[in-house]
Amino acid sequence: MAGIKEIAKITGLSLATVSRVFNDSTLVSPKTKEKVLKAAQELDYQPNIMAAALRSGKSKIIGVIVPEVNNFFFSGIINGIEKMVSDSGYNIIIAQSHESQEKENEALNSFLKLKVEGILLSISKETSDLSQIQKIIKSKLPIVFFDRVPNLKNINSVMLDDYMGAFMATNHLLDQQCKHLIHIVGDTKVSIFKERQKGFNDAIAKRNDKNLKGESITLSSNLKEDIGLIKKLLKDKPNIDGIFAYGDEIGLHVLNLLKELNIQVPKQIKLIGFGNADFSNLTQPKISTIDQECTQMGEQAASILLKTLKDKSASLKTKVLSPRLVVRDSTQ
Amino acid sequence: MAGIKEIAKITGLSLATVSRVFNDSTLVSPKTKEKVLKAAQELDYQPNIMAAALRSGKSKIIGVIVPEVNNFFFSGIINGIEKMVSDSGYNIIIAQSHESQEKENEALNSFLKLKVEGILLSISKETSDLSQIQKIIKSKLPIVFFDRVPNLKNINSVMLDDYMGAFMATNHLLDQQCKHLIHIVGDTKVSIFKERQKGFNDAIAKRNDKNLKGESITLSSNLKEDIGLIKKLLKDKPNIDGIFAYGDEIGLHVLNLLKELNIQVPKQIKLIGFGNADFSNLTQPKISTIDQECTQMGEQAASILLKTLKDKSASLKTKVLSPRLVVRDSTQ
DNA sequence: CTGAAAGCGCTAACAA
DNA sequence: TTGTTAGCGCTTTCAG
Repeated sequence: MAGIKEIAKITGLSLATVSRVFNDSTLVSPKTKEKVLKAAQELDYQPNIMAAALRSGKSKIIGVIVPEVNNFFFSGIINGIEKMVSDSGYNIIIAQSHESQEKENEALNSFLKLKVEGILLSISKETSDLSQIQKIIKSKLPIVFFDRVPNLKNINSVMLDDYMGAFMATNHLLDQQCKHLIHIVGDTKVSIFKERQKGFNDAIAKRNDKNLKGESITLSSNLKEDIGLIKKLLKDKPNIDGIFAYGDEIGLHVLNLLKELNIQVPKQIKLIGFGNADFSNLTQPKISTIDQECTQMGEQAASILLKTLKDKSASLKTKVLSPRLVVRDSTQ
Repeated sequence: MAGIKEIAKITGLSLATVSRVFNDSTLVSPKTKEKVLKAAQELDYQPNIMAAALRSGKSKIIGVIVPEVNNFFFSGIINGIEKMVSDSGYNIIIAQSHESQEKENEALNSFLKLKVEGILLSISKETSDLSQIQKIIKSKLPIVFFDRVPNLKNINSVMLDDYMGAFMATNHLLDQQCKHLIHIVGDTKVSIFKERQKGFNDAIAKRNDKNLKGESITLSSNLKEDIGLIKKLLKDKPNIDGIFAYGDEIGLHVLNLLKELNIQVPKQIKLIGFGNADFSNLTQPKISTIDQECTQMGEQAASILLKTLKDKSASLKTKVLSPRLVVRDSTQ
C-alpha cells in the first residue's frame, strides 16, 4: 500500500506538503498540487484514515444505531442520513440494537473504541437505563437522537409529531362517519406510543359528541394472543366501525382478521395504520396510514449532527416533523 | 479519554505490560492483570482501535456491502453475519450499494481507506466492471462473496442453489397439476436469475410431457408497464394455470392483479414466489415460496471470512446452500 | 508557499 | 514475567 511517503519521494516534496494537498489546504501552489495528485493516481494511493484519525483526533466516522435495519421506517432514515452525509467526507457505520439494551450498549462501546466523531441514535424499546447515554453526553461527544428519543433535557433530537399523527388518523376516521373507534395501542413504555394514545383520545374528545365512542386495547407481546384479543373484542362489540392501529404491520394482521371474520373493509369497518410501510400499499384493500417522513427525519438528524461537528458550540436543537395522512382504500 | 499511559502511571507498570493485558497475552501474572483491569475500570478506559490498528496493521473491522438493507433477504444475511462475528472481536460495518456500481465502488474505497481486514460483498445488479473487485482480490485482502457472486475463478463464495430453487418451485406447480406455466423472469444479467430460468425450463423438460407448456416473460424495469405486460399475457392465454415469479414482491403484485381480474388463486391459477419475504406470509392467500436460508448464508459467509482471517493461506471455499420449498395457500 | 520534526496511542521486537 | 524503545502513517506546529 502506497503511502504519503512514497509520493513525497517521487515528487521530491516533503511529507508535509503532500499531506496538505490531501487536506485541501490552500497553502499549496497549483503546480505542486497537480504533481502530487498525479503521483497519487499512479500509485493508487489510499489515504490511511486510521493514521489521520490518530494524529488529528478526527476519525471522520459517524456511528448510527437503529433498532432494526429491516424495517421500512428505519431503512428510510438510513437512506436520508446517507444522502445528507455523502458529500461531507464522513463515513457512516450502522449498527442494530435489535431492541436490546445490551446490544445497544455494545454498539455504543464499539463506537467509542472506533472513536467515532458523532452518533445518531434511536433508542431500543428495552432501553431504560440511560447511564451509558448520559456518560456520552457528558463526554461532549456529539449525539443526535431520532424518533425514539430518551426523556432527557438538553439533547439534540428529531422526532415525529406522533401526537399529531394519531390525531390526524383518528380525525380522518371520524370524518368518515365512524362512531365507535378502537385504538390498538403500542407498548406505552415507549413515549411515541403514549403520544399516539393521547392524540387518539384528544381527537375524539374535541368532537364533543356523546355518540362517539373511543376505546383502547393494549396488547400482550405475543402476536397470536393479540390477534385473539382483537378477535374477541370485535365479536363482543359489533358496533365497532373504525380501527386505528399503532402500526401498519399490526394493521395488516387486523385486515386479515377482518377478512377471516367476513367483515368488509372499509364498508363495515374502516382501518387506518401508522408508518406508511411499503406493504401497506400492496394489500387489498390498500391500507390508509400516516406517513412518518423517514427520509426527511434521517436528513434532519444528520444535518444537525454535521452542524454540531462543524461548530461544537452549536446550540442544541429539537426538530419536530409533521406527519402526513395517506388516504387509501381501507378508509373510504 | 484515558489511555494506556495513565493506566501505566497509576499501576506503576510499563506500557507494554498494560498493553499485554488487553491483548490476552498469557505473559502477564494474574496479580498484575487484575491491577490493570481495576485501573482500567476506574478510568473508564476504552482501547483506541485506531492506534492499535495503525500499529498492528489489524483494524479488527469487517466491511459488509449489500445492495439494499431494507430487504428481508439481505437483512437476514446481516443478522447471520452479526451472529457469527459477534464474539470474534471483529466489528462490522455495513454499506449499501443501492444496486449502483458507483456506490459499490465508493463503499469499497472507503473500506480500503478504513483498512478493513476483510470484506463480505453481494454485488449490485448494475455491476459489470469487475476491475475494482479484481484489484482487491489481487491485493490479497480477504473477500467473500455471497448470493450475487461475480463470474470469477478462485474466489470465496456462498450461494443459494438458485437452479434447484426454481426447479423445486416449478416441480411443485407441476405436482399440483398445472399444465401451462409462466415464469416471470428477473433481470438475466444477474446470474442467479439466469439460474432460475434454467431450473424452470429443466423442471418442465424433465417431465417429458407434450401436454405441458412453459413460457417465460421478461419484464421491463418499470413496474407499471410490467404489470400491464402480465395482464395482457393472462388475457391472451386463458389456459395459464401456474405462475412462478422470480421474487415474492413481484409475486404479490401478480396476486393483486389476479384478484383485479377476478381470477381465483389457487383455484384457477397457482402462484409461487421466491425469497420467503416476510409479507408473503401476510397476504391472502398466503404465497407459497422458496426460502433462501438467509441467516445461514450470512453465517457461512462470515465463517469463511473469519477462517481466512485466522489463516490467510486457507484454501478458497465455495459453499452452495440448498433452498427450501415453503408451501402455502397460493398453490394448494 | 514549503520543510523539519514531534507525536497521536498503541504494539512488538528485543532485552532484562 | 516485565520493561525499553522504535515506529505504524499521518497531521501540525514552527521555522524558514
